[in-house]
Amino acid sequence: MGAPARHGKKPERYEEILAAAAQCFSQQGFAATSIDSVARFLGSTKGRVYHYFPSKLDLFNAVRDRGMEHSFEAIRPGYEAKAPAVDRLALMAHGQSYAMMQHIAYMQVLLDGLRQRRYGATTEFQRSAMLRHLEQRDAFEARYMEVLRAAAADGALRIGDMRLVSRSFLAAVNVPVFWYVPRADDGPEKFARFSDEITQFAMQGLGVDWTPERMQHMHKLRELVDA
Amino acid sequence: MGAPARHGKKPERYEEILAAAAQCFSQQGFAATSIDSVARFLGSTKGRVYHYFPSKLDLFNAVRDRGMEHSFEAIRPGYEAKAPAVDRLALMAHGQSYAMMQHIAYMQVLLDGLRQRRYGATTEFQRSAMLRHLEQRDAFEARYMEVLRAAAADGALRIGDMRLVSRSFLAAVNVPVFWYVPRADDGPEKFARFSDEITQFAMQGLGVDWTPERMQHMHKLRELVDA
DNA sequence: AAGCAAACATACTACCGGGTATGCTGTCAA
DNA sequence: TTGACAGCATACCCGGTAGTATGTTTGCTT
Repeated sequence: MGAPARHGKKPERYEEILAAAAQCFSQQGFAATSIDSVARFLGSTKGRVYHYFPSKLDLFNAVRDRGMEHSFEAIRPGYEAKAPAVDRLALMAHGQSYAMMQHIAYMQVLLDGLRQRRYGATTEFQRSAMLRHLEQRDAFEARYMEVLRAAAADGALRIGDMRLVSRSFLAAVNVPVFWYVPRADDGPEKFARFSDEITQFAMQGLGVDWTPERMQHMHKLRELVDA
Repeated sequence: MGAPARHGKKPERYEEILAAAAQCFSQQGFAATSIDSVARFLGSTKGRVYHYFPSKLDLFNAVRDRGMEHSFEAIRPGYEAKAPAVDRLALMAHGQSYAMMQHIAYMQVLLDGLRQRRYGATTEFQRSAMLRHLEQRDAFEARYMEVLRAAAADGALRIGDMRLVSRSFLAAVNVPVFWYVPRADDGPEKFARFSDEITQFAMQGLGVDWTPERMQHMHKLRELVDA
């Protein structure tokens, strides 16, 4: 079942295929992407792909899972930081919008997958994979909700409809998914600049007066967490 | 070529098919939606669909165009209002987020279509339709940019990267696309409540202190424009 | 009532794409 | 050296789908 475990020798191949699939799925969507096109992207044939992944859906799920891992990893520094909830929230937002550009293909697939409503046609096994993913998504949102609630409890911000505001916040943070196209000369500086701007918008959206000083403070906090 | 014009007698059929297609495309995406499934949705067969639309792509484009029309119509009251730019902007945001829920299926298709990158495989005719749509999208964004710039000129808000901020604003306004699922008992009150919340988030994101009084004022302005 | 076209339904074709079965080649252990 | 298996490529099968060709019915005109 678990394809990756058995191929201890050549995990690079696995990664290559995963990356190629992320590219194809993100550009054309699940249905429009053929296994052949993924193989062509790699300069190989179906045989290779099917050697590492049992089916198209498994390949897609692997890409999606990878995207999820990137997401969780992106917000972890902020989530685990010992700091006021508002600052943790900003750090989470910054990390996620940054990761959004860094792993754009995986993230686009991730968002795509969420809008897929599959019913009867899918087998029970496929449904379980879908449910597992939805659970992960909920867990992810729950982390935001948790820190949001804490910030509200601190009196740092006022919130009307919790669910609605948290989703607006998340959407604002995810925004690079829609317009970001990777360039060869893109680097950490550009990502950081964009993430700053996005973080500012999102925090202000919550009603927080997010001054340049607080942004600075957040970046210092990040350095502390990294070390 | 223009299918709708020739069927002056039975435009309801045309609309039925369009609505059914919007449902299917929004739930399953372009590639995964078959003409047969659209027909089944209508309780008919392919013959009916192909009688009104020359091809699947034409049907899709028709749905997308309709979504565009809804979008332009939604922001028109705000765009054309004689009022300070900030208030016009808020009215545009409110109108669009409202329309987002009102015409959810069309809007989801609209957003989907924007992420489709088709290259070589498509014919020249199809490419032209794509380009036309991209132009419309640019024109739409341009209206927001125009009012945003005017508001900034008024000193009502400060903006860093114009393009980035306008896109964050738009994303915040489009947010219902991701989570809104229509219920039978949904009505104007619910839409308005949600739109209020979204508008508040978006305006605050720009750095505007969007008080309840200003929101009230905006609604009064809306009534004036409607009359 | 007769003719004709709109408004479909049905039957069929051609092709594409997921999945599989099979074949080929290098490598490594015994 | 010789299996044996990973790591693919190639060839093939078959279900699903866009598009078409051909009925068939309904309504409207003359």
